Amino acid sequence: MIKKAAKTRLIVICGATATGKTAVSVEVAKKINGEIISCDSMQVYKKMDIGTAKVTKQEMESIPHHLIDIVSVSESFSAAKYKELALMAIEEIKNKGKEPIIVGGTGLYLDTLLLNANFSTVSKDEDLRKSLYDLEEKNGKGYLKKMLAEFDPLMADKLPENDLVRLVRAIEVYKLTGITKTEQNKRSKEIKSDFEPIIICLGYKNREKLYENINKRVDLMIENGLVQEVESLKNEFGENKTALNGIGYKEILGYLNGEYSLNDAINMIKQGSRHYAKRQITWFKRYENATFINVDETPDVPKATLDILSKYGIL
RNA sequence: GGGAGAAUUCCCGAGCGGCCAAAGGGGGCAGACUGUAAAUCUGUUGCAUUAGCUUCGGUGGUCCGAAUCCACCUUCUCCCA
Repeated sequence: MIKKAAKTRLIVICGATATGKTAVSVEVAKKINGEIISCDSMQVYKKMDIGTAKVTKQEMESIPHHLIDIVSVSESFSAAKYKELALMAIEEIKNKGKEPIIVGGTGLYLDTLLLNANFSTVSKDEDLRKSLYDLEEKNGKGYLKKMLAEFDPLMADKLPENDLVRLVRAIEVYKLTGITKTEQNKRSKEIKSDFEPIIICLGYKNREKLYENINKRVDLMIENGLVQEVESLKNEFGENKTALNGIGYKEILGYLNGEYSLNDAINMIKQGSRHYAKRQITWFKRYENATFINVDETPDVPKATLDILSKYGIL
């Protein structure tokens, strides 16, 4: 296969939670002299191991993994930060003459690399955000949407009045930079990516099987001590950190606070994980030039993955 | 054994004579997504997809007309024994 030489090829293994990305990626890395760059918004946090199903030392089989355990729960992280660090890691691995492999399920972070999303230069402004939320609260539903419409009608039009997260960010960007969110997005899209990704997406043909798998995995997390993990994070960092908003963490926190039983918490985690997987599937479906592997009907997934890679001239 | 009540669409749960294929929530399905993303938000959900057809435990009634009223049957819950 002939590639455009101008772009750098980049191997990506993505897929919903519980599809076996970790194991496959390690196998592949061993075969192609690769190193793994995680693309997971929760595994970046230290001490969040069980609930994020983080790769263990043994599972790594001495394949280097990047962007795991890089920030404390007390720090804030972002897609923009991820992009920056991932680019550095890619560079570093390439310089060693090895093959970087992006592995993970956080769609936004992936896009950040693959589309070269160029985020607004402004980071979040907590005070501004809080005051905007207060305004909506005081003046009623739709207030922020109307406010945004005054200077960025295009964006306001796209966002439902309930999508406060995006409404607030759109207003924030404008207030802090004088540039409209619409304009900001447009500029970002004009910059093309330097990468030519080879995307392999793992999934299940049979959705029920995926869901069963997720359920089992949650039970295993509990057996492995999720409750204790959350408890110690709570003691160390308090419970209002963004990181502890992750699935498995927020539910256990509720249980620890006596809001409901452990069993209820477990069911909530399963439910939340299934919903999450569904969202991931929706996201990855958009990757039109990705190759999809149905894990539940492929006997040897690592081999199937390598076969695909060899078609692209790797190996 | 006697008494009171309940059975609604995948689940929970409104409806209590027409405006009901039936509120609302959950779940399912589908979608969005550019510095919180494991977050946040949207649509859809009896079948046929026009007309129309079949639903509200079962059977039979009343009525122009019933998920809603009556009778009996079945199952369940609660109370007194």
